[in-house]
Amino acid sequence: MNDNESHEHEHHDELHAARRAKLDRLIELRVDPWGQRFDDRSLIGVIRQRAGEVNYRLESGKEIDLPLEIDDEDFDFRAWKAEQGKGELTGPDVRAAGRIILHRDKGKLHFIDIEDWTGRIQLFIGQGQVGEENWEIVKCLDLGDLIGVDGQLRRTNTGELSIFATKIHFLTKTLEPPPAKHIGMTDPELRQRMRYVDLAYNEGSRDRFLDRTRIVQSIRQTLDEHGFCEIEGPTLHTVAGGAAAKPFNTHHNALGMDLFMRIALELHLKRLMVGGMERVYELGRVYRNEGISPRHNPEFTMLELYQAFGNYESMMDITEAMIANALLAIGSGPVVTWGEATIDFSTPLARVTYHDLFAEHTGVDPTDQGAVQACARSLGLETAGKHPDVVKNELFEEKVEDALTGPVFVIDYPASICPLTKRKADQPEIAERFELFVQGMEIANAYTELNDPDLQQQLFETQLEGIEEEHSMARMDHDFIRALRHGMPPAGGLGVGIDRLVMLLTNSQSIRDVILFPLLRNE
RNA sequence: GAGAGCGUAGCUCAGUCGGUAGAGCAACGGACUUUUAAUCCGUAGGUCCAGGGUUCGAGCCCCUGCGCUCUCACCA
Repeated sequence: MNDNESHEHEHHDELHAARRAKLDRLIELRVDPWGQRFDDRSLIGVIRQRAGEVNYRLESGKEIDLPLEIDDEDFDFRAWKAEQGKGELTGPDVRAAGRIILHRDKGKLHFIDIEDWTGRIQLFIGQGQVGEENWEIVKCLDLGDLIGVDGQLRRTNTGELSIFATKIHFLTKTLEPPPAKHIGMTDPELRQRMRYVDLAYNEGSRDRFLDRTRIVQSIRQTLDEHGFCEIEGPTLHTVAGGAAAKPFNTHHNALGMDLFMRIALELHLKRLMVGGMERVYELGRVYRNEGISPRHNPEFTMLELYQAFGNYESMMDITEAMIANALLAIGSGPVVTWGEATIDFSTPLARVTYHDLFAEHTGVDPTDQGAVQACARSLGLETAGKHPDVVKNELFEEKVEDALTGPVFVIDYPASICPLTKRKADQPEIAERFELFVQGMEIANAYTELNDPDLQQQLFETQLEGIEEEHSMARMDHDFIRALRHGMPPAGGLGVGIDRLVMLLTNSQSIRDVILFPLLRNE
């Protein structure tokens, strides 16, 4: 269907026709259906906080505070007023604006619930109270329209806090009908494709994304407090390094140069440490040309930070601080629910070695190469032509990672699978690396950074047997090696999957619930 | 990539054995000045995902395709 046909179709649809008719009627009434600047409105959340200013004024002139139980479900406000004697409610004049979410038409009296991004409030709109000119506008209102209102904040006979309207300001006509009230739009594809509808009408959607913003702001604040500076590195790379993933390819025409969208932030941040930026981070998008799943989106948000003169233990401390502050930022305690699970982020988080977890979950001593190979083969894993540590790690992923409900820092990885990590001084076969696992998901990955240029070059040149080049993290970057030769301080470095962290903190089971516009097939 | 499920009104969903296409909400008309997913009376609204097949007859059965969801695989 082309645009003209679909446009035509909308006009023939009676739902749309009814809205168009009201649009025309507004124009007839000389009301701008698309609204104008609307100054001095208060946020509904702020207006609701003024509920305490609503009083009951007796005929004697005496003003009585409303009872504290007034918002209780079963409180009988009519009876309470009768007990006090004759009087009337008074409250402050307020101005609000929002989208019409519910509309109860009682003839010469309409109850309209409007919502802005801080909350929802009921409007009491009586024909006699607003006057004929406004009443003509009220007759043109549809669910989804944006309106402003002036009125007095009071309560109805049932105790509901309401704005008793004196004037309606039409702000924007909605030509599309909203999804079913209280059910909303449930089809996950439509929610992502039409995120504006999801945000506008689905309960909790906007709050979840606002929580994401609060978490990200909190992380920046935590890092600023620890003396880090935020930078913006290149997203177009000539070498897609710093991680093991297939990149997106692109091309610069004027330079005649093939480029990759970045798959990690690591190597440029380390170059900055060579340049004396001692505590540096980037929080930004990376791109991986791989599968899509509830835990994977082709573009996602990564935080990487590097701290000169630190190590991977410093990174554990800062990870704990970031999570604790992020929880505070969204008004949550350290214990959160995630689906069926409960996650306790109380610090310090558990720290267990790769070695111990391997032994615990496989029943095999990870230093016994023969036993590891036998165990792998018994699970049907291919072992021929693979480096022993590759086999060991495949076994680890198979048997251990999914079982890690966490939160747990898995520490001290086999060095051979960590080409960017410093080895333990007294145990060269162990790399000073941790990964933070929660609910079987890798949330963070950190190293004591390798800063020996000769060893780094050697590790880039050595492809581990059993790992194909495109799956290897060891991807030669000559300029990076040159940078290391100029001296990078010993340092700790940390990467955090922001989307997955937000999933855990907002009780979201899919990464698509925390990414505003996840990648979708063409419509 | 494999398997399972789903696709019906603007939205959320029923649809029995293969026999006239259904409900709630939304919309439209009417009643109601303190409602709370308001209520009540009435009206209208359909390319049953697409194409093919079986059949006297297909929303339903069969085949193909498209799309979505879930699980698995992939993604250290």
